[in-house]
Amino acid sequence: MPSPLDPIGPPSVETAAGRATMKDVADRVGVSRQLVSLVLRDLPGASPTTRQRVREAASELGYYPDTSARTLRGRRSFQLGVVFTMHEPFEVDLVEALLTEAAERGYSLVLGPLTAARPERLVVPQLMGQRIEGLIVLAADGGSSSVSDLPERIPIVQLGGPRSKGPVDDVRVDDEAGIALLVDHLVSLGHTAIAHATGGSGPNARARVEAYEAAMRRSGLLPDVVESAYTEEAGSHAAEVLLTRSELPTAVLAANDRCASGVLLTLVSRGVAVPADISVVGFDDSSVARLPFVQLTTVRHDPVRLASEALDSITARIEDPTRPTVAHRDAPSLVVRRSSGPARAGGASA
Amino acid sequence: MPSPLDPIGPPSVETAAGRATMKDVADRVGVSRQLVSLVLRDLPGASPTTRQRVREAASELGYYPDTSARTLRGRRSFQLGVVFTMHEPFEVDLVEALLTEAAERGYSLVLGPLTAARPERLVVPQLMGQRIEGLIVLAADGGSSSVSDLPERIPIVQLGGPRSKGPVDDVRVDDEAGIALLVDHLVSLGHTAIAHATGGSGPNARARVEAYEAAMRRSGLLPDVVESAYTEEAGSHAAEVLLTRSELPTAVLAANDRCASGVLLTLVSRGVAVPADISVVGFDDSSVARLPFVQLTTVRHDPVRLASEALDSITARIEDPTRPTVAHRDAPSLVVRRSSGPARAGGASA
DNA sequence: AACACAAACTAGCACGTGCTAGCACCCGCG
DNA sequence: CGCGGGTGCTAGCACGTGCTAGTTTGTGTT
Repeated sequence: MPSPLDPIGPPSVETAAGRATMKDVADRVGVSRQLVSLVLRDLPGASPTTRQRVREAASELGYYPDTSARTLRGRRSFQLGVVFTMHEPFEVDLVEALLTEAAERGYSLVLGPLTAARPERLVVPQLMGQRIEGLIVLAADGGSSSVSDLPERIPIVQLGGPRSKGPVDDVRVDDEAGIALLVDHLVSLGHTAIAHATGGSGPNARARVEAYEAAMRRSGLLPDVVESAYTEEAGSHAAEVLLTRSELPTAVLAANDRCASGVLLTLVSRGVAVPADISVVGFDDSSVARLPFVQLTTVRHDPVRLASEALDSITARIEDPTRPTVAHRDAPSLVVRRSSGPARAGGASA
Repeated sequence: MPSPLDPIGPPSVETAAGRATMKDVADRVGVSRQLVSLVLRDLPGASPTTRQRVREAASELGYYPDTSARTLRGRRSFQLGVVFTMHEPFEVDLVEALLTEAAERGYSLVLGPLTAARPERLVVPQLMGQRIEGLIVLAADGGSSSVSDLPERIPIVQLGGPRSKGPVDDVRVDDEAGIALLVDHLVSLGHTAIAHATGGSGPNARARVEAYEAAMRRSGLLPDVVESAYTEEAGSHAAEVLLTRSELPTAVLAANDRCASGVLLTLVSRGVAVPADISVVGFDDSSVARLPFVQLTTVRHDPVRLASEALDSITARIEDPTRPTVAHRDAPSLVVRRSSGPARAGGASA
C-alpha cells in the first residue's frame, strides 16, 4: 500500500519529492514561473539568453509540462476522442492517419479502443471526461452496424464504420462505387457467374450487398449471395460452402479483404487455382491484400484522405455547431493484382 | 479559426455555455459541491435520497467528471503509460489484456502507440506529461530490438518486446523453453532436417536463434538457419529460398506465427503439402495460427498472464522503488495443430 | 433537560498551469 | 529633463476537482 511518507513541510528547494514542476525550473534559473511558461510555449517575451537557460534547467530537472493542469486552465483542450477497434487492420491504419493529421491541425487524440471488457458504455464516458471537443467514431460494440447511444452536445463524426441514430457528419468510402468497380472489372474479364460473400451483420455489409445486386443487374447478371462476415474464418467457411456446389462460380467478390483472403487461401489449399479456375476480389486494400501469396485484386481507400476529411468535418463543426450535417463519400480506386483474371471457359466442378 | 464569442459575464445559472461542472449539479439539487463529489465517488456521508437526486441531476445535465481536474488534485494519478505498436497482433492482445488487468487493480492506461510519424522521442514525453506513475514498454521504433532512451526516475517494465539499456523489470516469454518445446515436438515426429526461419533484427530474434541451435545440438542435429523476419512477407521469401534448394527440409520452425504463416501459405500455394511433405511450426499462438486454412502448430503464451505479471511488477515497483529488478520468464505451452506431422520418408525435391 | 455521538452536509485550501494585467527598465526624441 | 513606447519580466486570479477540517442536524442516553 502507498505509504504517507511525503514530506510534511514544503518540499526542499532543489529537488522536491515528486515530479518537477514549473516552479522548480523557475527557481533553478532564478526567474518567475510565468517566464518559464512563456519560454516553454515558444511565446515572445523572453530574451534568448533566458530561453536557453530555462530550457537547460527544464531538461536537467527532467521536467515535463503537466497535461492535466494545462487542459484544466486552457480555454480549449484541442483534444478529440476516437472510438475504434485495434483488431481491425484498416481501423488501425485510419487511427494512425488520424494521429498524423490531427497533429498537423494542432489537435491531439484520446484513444478509446473497444474491447470485450470495455464496451461503448464505458469508453465513451471516459473520453467525455477528458475534455474532448469532438468524437470520431470508427467502430461499434462487437462489430455491430450501429452505435448505441452517443452523448449529445458534442460534435461527432462517423468514420467508415457503423451508422448512428441521429443525423451526424459521416465520412466513408463510397461502397456503391467501389463494388461497381469490382463487378465491372470482373465482367470485363468475361465473368458472368460472380458470387458475393457478404459481410453479414457488420458495418456497411447491407449497403455492399445492395450495391452488388444493383451492379449485377445493370450488367444483366444474376446475383448470387453467400452469407459470410468480415473475417478470414467466415471467408473460409463461405469457400467451403461454394465447394459443395456441383459447379463453382467463376469469381467471388468478398465483402472485405479479410473475408477475401479466407476465401482465396481456402480455395488454394483445396487445390483450386486462383485466378485460373476462379477469381477472388476483395474490398479495402488492407495489408493482407499485398501479401505475396495473396496478391488480391481489391478496391483501395486512402486512409490519409479519409482521416483528413473526417478531421476537416469535425473541426468545422467545432467552430460552427449549427452547420448542416455532411455525408462525404470517398471515391475508391481499383487495384488489380494477381487474384483476378479471365473467366475460365468451361464449368469446373468442385 | 476559433472565435472569441464566449460570454463575457458569468455563465447563466441553469445551463452554462460550456460543459456541466460539479457546481452545476450541486446548484440544481440544492446542495454543496462537496456533497456531489462524495456521491459521485461512492464515498460514505450522503443520504440515500440525496444520492439518488444527485445522480439524476448529473445524468440530466450530461455531467462527466473532469479527469484533468481530478488528476491534478489527487495525490496519485493511478495511470500507467503503454508504448506499443498497433500493427503487431500479439501486442494488441497484450494491450487489451493490460486494459482489463489494470482496471481490476484500479489503474487506467494511457496508450502511446508508435507510428512512423510518432517515434519514441515524441510519444514518451507526451506520456510523461500525463502524470503516469509507470511505463510499460512493448515495442521500440521500427521493431528494433532495443529502446533508445527512457526517462529516469519512473518505474519501467519491459513486456515481451525489446531490451533496454539499464536494468529494468522485464516480463517476457521463455524463448528458450518455447523453442525447445517445438524442436522436441518435431524430433519426436521423426524430423531431423529442421530449418529455422529467423526473426531477423527484431526483438528476441537473436535469443530464439540461439535457443534453436542449442536445442538442435542437444538432439544431435545440424542447425539450418535461414534469415527472415517477423512478417508474412519475410516468411514467404524464406519459403522461396527453401524452394530453390535441391531438397526441402522436412520441417520449418519460424520465429513467429506471422513468419510461419508466410512460409506455410507460400509452400501450399506452390503445391507443397503441409504437413505431408513438410511441417511448419510457429511461435506466439496469435490469431492467425487458428485460421482454418493455417492451423499452425505453435507455442502459446497467455497474454492475460503476461499482462498480469507486468502489472504486478510495476505496481510493486511503484510502491517500493528500491526493490531489486526482476526478470520474469513466462513458461509457454505447446499447441499442436494440423501444420505438423510425421517426417516424410524420402527426400522430396522442390 | 442536558449531553454525547454519529450522520449529513459545508467551508476553504490546494494541485500546476494559462491568461490578463501590469511593473521596471532602456532607448531615443523633443 | 520629461515623455512615449517597446522589451523583459512578474503578480495574481482562475480552471474543476480532491482533501482536511469543520458545522449543523437528528437520535438516543443519562
